[in-house]
Amino acid sequence: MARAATTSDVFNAIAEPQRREILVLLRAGERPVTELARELGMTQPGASKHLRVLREVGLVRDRKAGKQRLYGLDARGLRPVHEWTGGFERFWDESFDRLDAYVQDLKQERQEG
Amino acid sequence: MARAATTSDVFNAIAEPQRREILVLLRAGERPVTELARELGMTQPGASKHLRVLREVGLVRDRKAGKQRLYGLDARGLRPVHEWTGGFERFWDESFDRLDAYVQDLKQERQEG
DNA sequence: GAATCATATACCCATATCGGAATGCGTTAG
DNA sequence: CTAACGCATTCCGATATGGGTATATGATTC
Repeated sequence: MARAATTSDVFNAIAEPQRREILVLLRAGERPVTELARELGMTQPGASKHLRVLREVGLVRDRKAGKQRLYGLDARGLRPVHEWTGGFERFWDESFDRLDAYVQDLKQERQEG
Repeated sequence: MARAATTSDVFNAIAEPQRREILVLLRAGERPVTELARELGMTQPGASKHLRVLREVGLVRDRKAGKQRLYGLDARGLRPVHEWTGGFERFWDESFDRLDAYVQDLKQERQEG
C-alpha cells in the first residue's frame, strides 16, 4: 500500500506546506486561482491542483464570479486537528520534565558504564 | 518530485493515522515496541517503522530498558501544529456565515437561471 | 558461548504523490 | 462567430510511501 491519499483526511491535506500557505492567504478573503498562484510563486496548474485537494477535504469552497472562480476558506475542518493536538497540551511542559529525567538517565548510564 | 518525506515535518509525520494512535497511546506512559504493536494490531516491524518516523521528527523519545526499548512521548512538537490551526479559530464560526451566504448565492442563481 | 528474546533493517510491491508542460473547457468580450 | 481569458485536467517522470516477510542486530540469560 502507498501513503494515504492527500484527500483522505484534513491531516493529509495540510501536510503539504503550499496548501497551508494557501489557507493562510485565504484568511484575508476570497481569491481567484491566478492571484493565489502569483502570490505563492507557483504555476496556475499547481495552484489548481492544491485547491482541488483542499476542496475535496472541505477546507475551501469555490464560487463562480464571472470568468473567475473565487476560492474561500472554510476552516471548520481544521478544528478537529486543533482539538486533537490540544489533547496533548498538558504534555508539552511535562515533556520537558521527562526530557530531564531522560538526560539524568543518560548521565547515570555514563557513570555506571 | 514526490510527496514530502514523512520525516520532513511534524505535519507529515502525524498525517498517518496509525502514528497518531501511537502518540495517543503514549500519553498513558512509556511502552515497549511489541506492546504498542499488539495494542494497535500491527506487526512489530510496522510499529518500529512508525516509531522511527516519530522519533526523527522528535515526537517520541526512546531509552533502553534491559532487553526492551521504551518509547515515550515528547509532545512539544505538536505545539506548532496546535498553534497553526489555532490561527484559524476565529474563522470556524465565520465559516458558517460564509456558507450561508454561499447557499444564498446558489438559490439566487437557481432563481435567475 | 549458545539460545532466546526485543527490536531494527532490508527487500519487495503497488500506489499516489508533486511538479512541469501541454491541452481542454467554459465564459466573456469584441 | 472568433479571440481572449481563467481555470481544470491530462500526461509524464521521479520519488517515497506503507505493508508484508525475512533477516540482521543487540542485549540477556542459561
